[in-house]
Amino acid sequence: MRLFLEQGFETTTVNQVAEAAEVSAMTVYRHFPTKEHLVLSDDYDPDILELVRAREPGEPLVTRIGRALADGLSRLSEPELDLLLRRIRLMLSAPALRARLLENQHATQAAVVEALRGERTDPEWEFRLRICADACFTATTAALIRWAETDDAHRPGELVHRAIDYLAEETG
Amino acid sequence: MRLFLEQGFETTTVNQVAEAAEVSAMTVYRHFPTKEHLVLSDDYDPDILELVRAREPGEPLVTRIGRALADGLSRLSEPELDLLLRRIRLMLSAPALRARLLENQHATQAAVVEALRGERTDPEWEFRLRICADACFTATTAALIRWAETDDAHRPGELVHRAIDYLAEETG
DNA sequence: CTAACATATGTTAGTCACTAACATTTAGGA
DNA sequence: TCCTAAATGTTAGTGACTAACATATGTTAG
Repeated sequence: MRLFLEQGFETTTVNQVAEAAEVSAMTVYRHFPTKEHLVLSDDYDPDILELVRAREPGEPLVTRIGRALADGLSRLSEPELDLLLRRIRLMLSAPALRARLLENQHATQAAVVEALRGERTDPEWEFRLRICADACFTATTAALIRWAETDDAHRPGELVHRAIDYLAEETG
Repeated sequence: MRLFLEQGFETTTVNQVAEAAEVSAMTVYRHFPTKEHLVLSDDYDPDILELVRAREPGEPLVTRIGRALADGLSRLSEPELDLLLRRIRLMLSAPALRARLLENQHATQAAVVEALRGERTDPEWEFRLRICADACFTATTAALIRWAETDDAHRPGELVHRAIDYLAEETG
């Protein structure tokens, strides 16, 4: 992270990272499958799943997933937010990272869909879940990007909250 | 496309593509910035923009963008759908392609946001536009993926239509 | 018809992410 | 202390992509 922030993601080679960590390049690849994973690996998934499960099953899906994501962000501590902010800024700076970010999102989303599938296994319900999870996750991403781009004192959780509201307002 | 479909995307080298096209590898790179662009470049953007602009300005944003996308798909001819289907199947087969697909989407989305910005330039309106465009585009992608995965006789336009409906139903 | 110029293409050599195969070290238990 | 398994290192390679320079090809002016 230090090297990437100092000299940029693309201009930093894996060898440099390896040297800085005092290991060989090969060792880096054994711990992180790609260079992008050095930035992107996190472990928010379990918390997100718990928050989604904890909400009322009767709620509309978008509300349920969206509010869970917003609450999860609101619960992060100041240093956690700092790290998140730096990671997001980095992601925005490199196309390769932006691309992988969305792949990551997809994995978390799959877990959420899995958690909400319940007994219903028909493809139509699966489809509906995917649509709603997609909308919530992209709304969250958009909110985080706005948070990272502006120097406002916005709290990310509140931005996500608002994003979900907009979705409700702009739906016929 | 032929080579990629025959032997897979990752196992086909750019050199092979160049040979098949009877040019040098360098020439390939001058026409397509990356290997992924060989599959991903399309020119649907102008049509999408026109369809979005053509709809009632009074409509909720999700309806407006979502229906425009659904209509655009409904309007494609049989051979165009065939090509689209093959491209989507290919994208689903290679992680690198999946990632870039989302980058592509982002570009089209930016154009839609641009088109709908109008006179309002405040960041809050921009934010709202992004949220809605995101939701519609990911819903479309989910619909296309479902279309490509199942061998049902579903029409993609109709699937997108239904996806947008789900979004409306699951919103509080 | 040709000279001049721009544009498209080819060639070569290089960087860097990533992989495979094998060698070496390190750590922990019998 | 020996043995085994896991972690790390080394080397050599592949393949996407870039930079620099050379060549061809087409286009317009004289």
